[in-house]
Amino acid sequence: MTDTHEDLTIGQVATRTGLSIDTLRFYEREGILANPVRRNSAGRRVYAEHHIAWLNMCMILRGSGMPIPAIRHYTELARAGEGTERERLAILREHQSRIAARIGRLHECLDLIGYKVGVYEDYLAESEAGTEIEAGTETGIGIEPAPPTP
Amino acid sequence: MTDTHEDLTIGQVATRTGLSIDTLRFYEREGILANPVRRNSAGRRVYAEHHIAWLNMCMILRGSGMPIPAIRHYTELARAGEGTERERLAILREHQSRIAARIGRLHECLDLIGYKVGVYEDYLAESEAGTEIEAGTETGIGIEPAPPTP
DNA sequence: CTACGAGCTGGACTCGACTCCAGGTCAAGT
DNA sequence: ACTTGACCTGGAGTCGAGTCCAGCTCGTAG
Repeated sequence: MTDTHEDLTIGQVATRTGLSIDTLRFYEREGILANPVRRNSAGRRVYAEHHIAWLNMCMILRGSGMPIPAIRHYTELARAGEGTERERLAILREHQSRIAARIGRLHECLDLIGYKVGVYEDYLAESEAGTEIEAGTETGIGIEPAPPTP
Repeated sequence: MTDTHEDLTIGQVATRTGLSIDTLRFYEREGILANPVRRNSAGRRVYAEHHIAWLNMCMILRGSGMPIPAIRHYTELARAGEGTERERLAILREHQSRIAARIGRLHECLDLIGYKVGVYEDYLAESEAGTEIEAGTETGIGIEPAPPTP
């Protein structure tokens, strides 16, 4: 069997994943670890490499905005094993498209803000060049974002 | 003056911005409206077009992850008027790069998930083609995400 | 032996961003 | 005169995702 015989303490897992110890316990309670965390004789958690791998996956999902209940669902399917692959794939695909949509929206925001930045730059360049902007002139700076066309 | 003489009720602003009435009041309390909302004789809020414009900007900032305190700060600068343009520009530029970073991270996630999707697709394609995958074979599906290289 | 550091548990707390509610006001319609 | 519907206020509640804490247990090092 694949026995990369190296048990990990929760502290080690924390430093290796970047998650806090509290978060690791929290995730376990939330049931988003595919297979259970063993305990040693003293009742302490004993992790293995595959936990790290799984946690990395979870971090990717979380980091891309998947809520914990959804991750739990995915995890449950993974735990159930054979026969759930289709549904797992569907979940990932859906999440993929949500991320894509998110990225799209962020790009829109970026464009708008980029426009606004341009307005400010122009304004500052001009006022710097001595061209005093007379009061009352609509610079588009005060209030409106005045988007390009959307 | 630019007097698009059309007063708006909070309800109209809500439908036009897509924000809820509660959220509009909340935003006002939070001080993220550049200029004050007038009240009519009955104490009701009277908005104008520029409020809509400003709210659109706020929605862009919120939607791209700027927290309310930061928006408040930006708003305060805008309210202060002349002389704060440089700082406002700086804020927008910083936010721009945070969005860019965010997009970058999302792309990474997308890649990893795309990889995982590929793994599942291959697996399903094979098992569909009758190639029964024998138990114990490491498909990379159960637990690991097994990223391409990173 | 005892002090220390790392873990354990259950439960409370925080934070951000809303969202909801009770109880009240007002203007217009029937 | 009354009912509606839209709005008002102050304050409480919710939700998601952690984060923190008190009080306890180990195993080891001095």
